[in-house]
Amino acid sequence: MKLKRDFYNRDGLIVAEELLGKTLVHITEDGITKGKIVEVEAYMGAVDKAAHSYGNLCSERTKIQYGEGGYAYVYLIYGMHICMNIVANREAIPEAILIRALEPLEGIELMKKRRKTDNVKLLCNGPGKLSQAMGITKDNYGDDLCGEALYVEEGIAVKKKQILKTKRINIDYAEEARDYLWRFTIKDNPYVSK
DNA sequence: GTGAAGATTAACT
DNA sequence: GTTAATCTTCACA
Repeated sequence: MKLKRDFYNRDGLIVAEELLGKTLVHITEDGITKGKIVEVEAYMGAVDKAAHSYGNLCSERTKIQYGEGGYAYVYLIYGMHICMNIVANREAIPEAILIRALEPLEGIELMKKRRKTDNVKLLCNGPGKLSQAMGITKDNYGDDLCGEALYVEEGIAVKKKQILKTKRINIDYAEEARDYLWRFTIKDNPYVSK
């Protein structure tokens, strides 16, 4: 069951938490890949110094966040890695959820081929890695997650007790925003990044 | 047009 | 724990 627009048109922190346990699906010419979302981070543009859209900055890169929720925000980081985000909330509110780790479910052989490794635990345990394993590129920027090729479907229910809230990673430059508990993970899942 | 920095990863010591 | 790889995006001139 594919998630509808209503799911994404809510507060970014709610969307982030509820995305845990859902399944990310990407259908390409090479085949289908699916992964359970086990780790995410929320980036809340208006108040978040770590966000690209901090202070409601609207640029060529961030403008997709100003539309309604349910679109893909994809960007290149450090010149060599792709990160995939899901835009949340309504028009004019720039919020995005960074997908940090997946548990591979389908198309594992295809993921191994793309990642050039046979270790399943290393296929998707980081933002750059899962993008490579899922075949996501800059061309997916702005893709509609209510469309046919790239979307999120209903997964297993995650109990509140299984959700861990921690500080985000690799944003030391963001001053007080470093301490916000906006990283959500599924407790004890072996596929969460290190 | 030029320059600095980064929501990471893998390979080091 | 530290560092190189590597290039788009953004700010400023």
